[in-house]
Amino acid sequence: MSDFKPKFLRPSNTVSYLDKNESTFVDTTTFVYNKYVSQSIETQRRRLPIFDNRNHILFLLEKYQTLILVGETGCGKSTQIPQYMVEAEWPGQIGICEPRRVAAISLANRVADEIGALVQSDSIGYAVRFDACYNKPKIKYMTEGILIRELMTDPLLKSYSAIMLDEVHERTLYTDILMGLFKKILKKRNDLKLIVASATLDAKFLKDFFNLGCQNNKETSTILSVEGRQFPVDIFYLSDPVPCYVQASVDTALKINSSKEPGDILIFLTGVDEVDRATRLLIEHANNIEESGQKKKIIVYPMHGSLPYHDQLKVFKSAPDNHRKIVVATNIAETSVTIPGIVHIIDCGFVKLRWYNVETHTDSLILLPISKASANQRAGRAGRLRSGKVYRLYTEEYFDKMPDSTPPEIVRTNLTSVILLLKALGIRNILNFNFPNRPPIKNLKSALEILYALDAIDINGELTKPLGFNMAEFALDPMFAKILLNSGEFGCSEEILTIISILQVETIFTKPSTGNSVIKARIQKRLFEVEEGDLLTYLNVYSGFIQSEMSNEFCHKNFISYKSMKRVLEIRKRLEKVLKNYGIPIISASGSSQLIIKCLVSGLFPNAAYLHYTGVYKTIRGDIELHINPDSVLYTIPQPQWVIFCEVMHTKKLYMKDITVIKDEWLLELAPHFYYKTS
DNA sequence: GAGCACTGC
Repeated sequence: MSDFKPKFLRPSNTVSYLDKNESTFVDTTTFVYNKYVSQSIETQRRRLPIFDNRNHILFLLEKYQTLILVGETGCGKSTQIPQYMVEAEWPGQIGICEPRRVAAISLANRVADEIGALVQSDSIGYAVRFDACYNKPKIKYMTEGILIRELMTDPLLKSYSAIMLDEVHERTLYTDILMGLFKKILKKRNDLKLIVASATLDAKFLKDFFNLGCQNNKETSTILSVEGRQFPVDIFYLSDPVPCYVQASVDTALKINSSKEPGDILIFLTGVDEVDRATRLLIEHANNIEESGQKKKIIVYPMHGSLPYHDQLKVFKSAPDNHRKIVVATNIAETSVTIPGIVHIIDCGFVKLRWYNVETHTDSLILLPISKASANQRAGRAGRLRSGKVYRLYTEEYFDKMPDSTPPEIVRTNLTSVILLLKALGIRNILNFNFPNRPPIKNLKSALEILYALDAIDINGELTKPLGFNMAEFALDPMFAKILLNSGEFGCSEEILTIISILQVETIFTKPSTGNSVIKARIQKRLFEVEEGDLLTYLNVYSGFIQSEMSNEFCHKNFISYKSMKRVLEIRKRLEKVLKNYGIPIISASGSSQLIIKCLVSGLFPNAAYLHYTGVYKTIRGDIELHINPDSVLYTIPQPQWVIFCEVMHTKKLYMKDITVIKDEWLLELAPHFYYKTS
């Protein structure tokens, strides 16, 4: 490892590791082998680092309204604090908000085990979309979105005596919205306690944010740090920058492999392309190793979000005897997926982030250096079973220049849904809302303009009745909500329900990446394709699926994801229920694609483009140059003159996704307030 | 000829 110089992330822990008990540490996505299975649960709970702080935490919760809890993953905060509060006979419910579904569910199951109760009982339960508890459990784990939805009917959260916001350092969109809302709620409910759990050292910022500075000059928030159960991780930096981090990551992995160090390797790269390249290079070497009969064999797995579920599961298996596992992953492995047994981390130092560009109304996927917090989070993926090592493919000087934290999602996203939500929650003046980090004014303004064009708010910025209120109910992009609400009048609500539901899942097609099946998948897809575009093609897939009586076989034969289709059915059922509640008739267009498309235009009209004589598409608002995504059914047929699209993503070019062919006069007919004809 | 990662009654 001559290119690297070692540096310690933190001084070695002074605690003896012999007593460490991995089992008590709840992993959100994987299970962990419990080698202390014979120990009583009570003993296991007492071993957690947080146990020493039990009484202090309860004391601080009496004294302060908000407790900022800094603790690394695995210190037990998410599972233990709610139990401490129940043991101390706190009244009402204790709610814990997680950014991910799996986390909410697995934490609830873990606590149910510990207290010897059934999950979804009166003492412990969880609520995530499409899988909710119907009682009011004493301890309730939920996703952030669920609590926000609960706020719509119970603005002061009267049934709760305490809420814990977990993983706040991730600063998801909903975390920031909840933080802003809580600042208001805490003022009105002096008896409600808030625990803000974060893994990074942004505690001072959080404490100041939640200090309401009430009477008697007494602060209302305080900080407590809890030691984690992490083993030390040695950090190595490059002494000189490398020209290509993909190649460097492969070289480093092979160097680790030829060294004496045991343990699996996790490589962080930025995208599918890089992951595939590195995987290919490593597999070539793996074959060489096999042929030369060397001892140090490796087994390589790619890991990213668009990999079929079945392939994703492979990375959790432990390597065969005499093999070392190397996982090449995107950022999915930073928070969403925990791979057991990792000892070595290779960190390229970059990430792809979605960033909304308000000038062009498009999302960009941009390559950025990661933050220090992110680099440490990646490093922390090693050192969970024994001490680990992280190889950073950048210099120490470079690390020092990295930003402390990644910009929160709320400052880099399209805000139309957020503002509709806040308005529905009674926040009249969005500019005065207590965002922990204020999104750019331009983004707020642009979102208000779109909501006004959709008739969700009036000229004074007030939510319209009933349209605006009804739109907020859906938890959909406001454009889609509008389309759904119009679909009764257009006489095509059956079809619109299907289309919108399909647009809520990432993709309904499975995409084989290698072999004959790549061609086969394309041929099968052709069977569903229509010249009207992607959305009506989806409609055909859905009809086929229903006609097959929702058979797994139909999906398999046609390269359609059964898992996605099942979810589409769930979402569709939910949306249909909301529509029926509003008295909107559920009727079919009986084959008239024109009705369906006009209904789509009635909400998607801001996303219209025309074919310029130069052969590229241009938006009408803003004259932005757009291209058809190669995934679209319109990619291979003659280019239509006018289209609407659901999304634009800037990667190599600006690509429109989910495109539908329209007639230009429909824009004038259905959105006369938005478009007018020159000449 | 192309795809960071989550989520919602």
